[in-house]
Amino acid sequence: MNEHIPTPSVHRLSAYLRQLEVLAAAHTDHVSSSELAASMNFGAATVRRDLALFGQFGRRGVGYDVFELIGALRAILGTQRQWPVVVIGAGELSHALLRYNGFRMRGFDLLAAFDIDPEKIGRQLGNVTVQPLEELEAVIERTGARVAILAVPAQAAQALADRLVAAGIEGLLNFSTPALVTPPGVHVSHADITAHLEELTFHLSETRP
Amino acid sequence: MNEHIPTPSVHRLSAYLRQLEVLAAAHTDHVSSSELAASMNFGAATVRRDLALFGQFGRRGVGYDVFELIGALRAILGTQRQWPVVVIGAGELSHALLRYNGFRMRGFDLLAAFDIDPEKIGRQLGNVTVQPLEELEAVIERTGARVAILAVPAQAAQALADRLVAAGIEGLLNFSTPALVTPPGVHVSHADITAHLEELTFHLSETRP
DNA sequence: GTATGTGAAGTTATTCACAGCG
DNA sequence: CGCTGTGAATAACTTCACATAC
Repeated sequence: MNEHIPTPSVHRLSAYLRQLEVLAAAHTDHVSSSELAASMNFGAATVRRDLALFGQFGRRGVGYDVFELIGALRAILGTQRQWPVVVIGAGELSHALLRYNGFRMRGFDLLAAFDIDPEKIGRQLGNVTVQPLEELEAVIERTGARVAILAVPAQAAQALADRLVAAGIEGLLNFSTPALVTPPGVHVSHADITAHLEELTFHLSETRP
Repeated sequence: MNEHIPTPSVHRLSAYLRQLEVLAAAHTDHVSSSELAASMNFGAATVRRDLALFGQFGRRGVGYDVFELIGALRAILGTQRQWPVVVIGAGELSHALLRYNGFRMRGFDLLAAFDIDPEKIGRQLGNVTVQPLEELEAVIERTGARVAILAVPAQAAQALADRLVAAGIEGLLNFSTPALVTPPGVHVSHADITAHLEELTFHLSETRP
């Protein structure tokens, strides 16, 4: 199977899963590639090709079973199990992430938050209490967390990334600076909300400056 | 100039800008394409090619002037001016966005927030007071906002998107369901934090399930 | 009839490699 | 001499179009 999966395909798999969750909530039990594609910005062939990278999930003449496909996508993305995740930095964004319930039901358990600021340590964010950074390694060890969310100021990011990697973290969701160097085998996904806004204004400026 | 710009290039421009902001804060005045590329995950040729799409910003044998390039990128992305932005939904995420100071200095003025929940109306989030949805059209009209952030539950998203478009919004940063239909000419950028985590676990599952 | 899965074709984006310039 | 800017080559991704299965 997995010869090599294009990154855009992986991102679309998440979009399919999100949309299937909505369909499931609305008790829709079947969906065709064109229905799934229509509401998003890609073609039906792209949907079929993406899924075909991992196997055969549809029935010809019918389409895809919503629940079956949700299960298949979770298996592909690895989220049928629950992943322990640590959050570094206890700012506003971390606050929002820790209070969001959607992660748990999608396979992510944000079970600890850390900060260097004594002012923030001890605060309750959602279900977790902010801990001092000193505890980081012990918590990662104890929980077996392989994924971390890095939401700290740019100047602190690289040192903390190094520390996380040293502690065994292999996947890093990075809300800090885009320049983050990690050893091979460590995966980094860079999230930048400003970049999304800039994408919009880029296009808006093209048409009317 | 702008024949057609690849979407991946637009996203990278934002990444360059973020990194240049860091360099500027550290009083670095020059940077070469390879230095800029090294810290991120793309090659030097990609950096040069992306910039060359818009003009000639570097000096051969020297590299790019950090401040000049920041200015050029802002001009390209349209963020030398300030953009009024309205936020729809006053949940935790909106809370975090409205309290984040980085937007203002990057050209985005989150100047109003709306919710349908009477419980939330009147609350102070950062600099803005949550307003009832009824005010939406008037505020968009008054402020001239062309960009909106949609952070509401999936089932409410499409109706609100329609309403925003009717009120004159042309750029939509969408934190809700990926299935959002908008008329041509309206740009949608879909942000999904769960998708970033899934990207990580996808790769982690490949190597060690 | 209808919708999948997939070779083949087409399109788009990245990388190479070097001429050109400071 | 170093680094940009860019044609040319390569690689990656998407779309077409249809045989195949239900």
